[in-house]
Amino acid sequence: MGNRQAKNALFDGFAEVAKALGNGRRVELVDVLAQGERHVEELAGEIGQSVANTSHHLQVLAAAGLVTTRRDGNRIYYQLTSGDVEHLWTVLRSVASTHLDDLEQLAVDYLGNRSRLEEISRDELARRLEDGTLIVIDVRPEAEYAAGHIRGARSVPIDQLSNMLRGLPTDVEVVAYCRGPYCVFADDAVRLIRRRSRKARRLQDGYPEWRTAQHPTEANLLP
Amino acid sequence: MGNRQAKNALFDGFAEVAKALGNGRRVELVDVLAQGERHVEELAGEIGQSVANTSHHLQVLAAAGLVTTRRDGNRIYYQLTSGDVEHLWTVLRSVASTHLDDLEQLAVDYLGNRSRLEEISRDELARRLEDGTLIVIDVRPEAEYAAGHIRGARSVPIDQLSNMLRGLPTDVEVVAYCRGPYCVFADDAVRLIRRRSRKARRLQDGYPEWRTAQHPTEANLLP
DNA sequence: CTTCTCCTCAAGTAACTTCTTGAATAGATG
DNA sequence: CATCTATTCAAGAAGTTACTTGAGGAGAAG
Repeated sequence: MGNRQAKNALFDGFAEVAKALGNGRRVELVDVLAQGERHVEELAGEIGQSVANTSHHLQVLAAAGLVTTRRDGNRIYYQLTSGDVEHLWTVLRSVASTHLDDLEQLAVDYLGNRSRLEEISRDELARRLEDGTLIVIDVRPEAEYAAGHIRGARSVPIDQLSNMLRGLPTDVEVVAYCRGPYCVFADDAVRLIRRRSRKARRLQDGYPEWRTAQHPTEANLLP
Repeated sequence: MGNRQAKNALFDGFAEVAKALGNGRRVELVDVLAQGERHVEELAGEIGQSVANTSHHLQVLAAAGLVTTRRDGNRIYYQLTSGDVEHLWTVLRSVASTHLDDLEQLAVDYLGNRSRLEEISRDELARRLEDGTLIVIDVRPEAEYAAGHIRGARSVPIDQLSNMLRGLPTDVEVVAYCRGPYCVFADDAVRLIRRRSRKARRLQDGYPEWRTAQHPTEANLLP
């Protein structure tokens, strides 16, 4: 057996990256950053932590090479270093959901019962986008919509949904989407819309998966 | 923002899996287990740790759903829960090597200078296997060979290589492989063989990648 | 230059991790 | 049944991590 010390150091190096994802708040940060770049204060709000603590977590992610920064005026914007990082997160998510016994229960506790939420696949939505026979709403925070969204979608952050529904004909079908399979905004939106006796479905997964699947997107078009 | 506590718990769940890979010794265990099942004592030897400590690390991996066990007589064999886990490890490895600045140096410290080690691609090796114009040697520990190896390869653990070379014609080309891109056995083998003025190359990556690429394998055929 | 804003750093505490040692246990073997 | 063996558990020392609070610093704006 070769040089044990050097071997340990190398594998500790790989573990360094895993360790960076080894904290729920940092995983949340990666999930949010997969939607597009954000500045620290916003990120702190998203993960429900102090700015100082959020900054610290971002430093840990940066030290592992998972995020980079860009300054624009007074603000510092964080972004994922590359699509690889997003890919690592989706693989981690999928392994956890397949192999970690407790995860299903945790998901139910957070998301509630999804059995009555109908989904629409990316391919079907892509087809129906052409017809114009449905309305697509992006229920993520506005900053994420601004950073990139499904082409033709309208930004309707979840707290504005009720208002928005008032101006909508009752016979039109709505598709809601948000960050990914474990994002609760779209579920809440679909439940609310269905309670108002309209037809609503949730897009399978979320925006990053739509983008990765090379379906049409656009950015910075506020409604 | 929905239920912060439930959301935290869910993302802590994902982080649980990352945390399980957040230790160099556990990553080594996964790398070894990607070769095939092994029992605790062997695993302890591979990662250079006490049996008790190795057992503890295996419990951590098991709690995250990454490994399962099987009893055979007096021994307990650990294995990766599924190919997904191996996939997660390869993605982690690739992200680390691309994005973690220090990793290159750590790899050089462990593996040495690879610039003079010629590689052979999986596809080329698969083609040349048919001709019989080269010899393929598996320089991993014998237990890993027994658990599965490239079809037609011969088990030559690295400490037996010198002996084995004596009985070999000098004009035959040798291809050596081991566990993966960061495994040092095949490098050492190629260097040693070249010092003896024979032609030798290292297979790109290692056995798990060969198997994943659906090239021919076999098991339990000791030479 | 001064002030303001956004972000990072430092210090401190409580809770976890890793690894060691020695004892305990479950199951196989005789 | 008793014994043996491979593995796990338990307790403790040394180090690390997460989060809080308050101070510090870099750049923008006035």
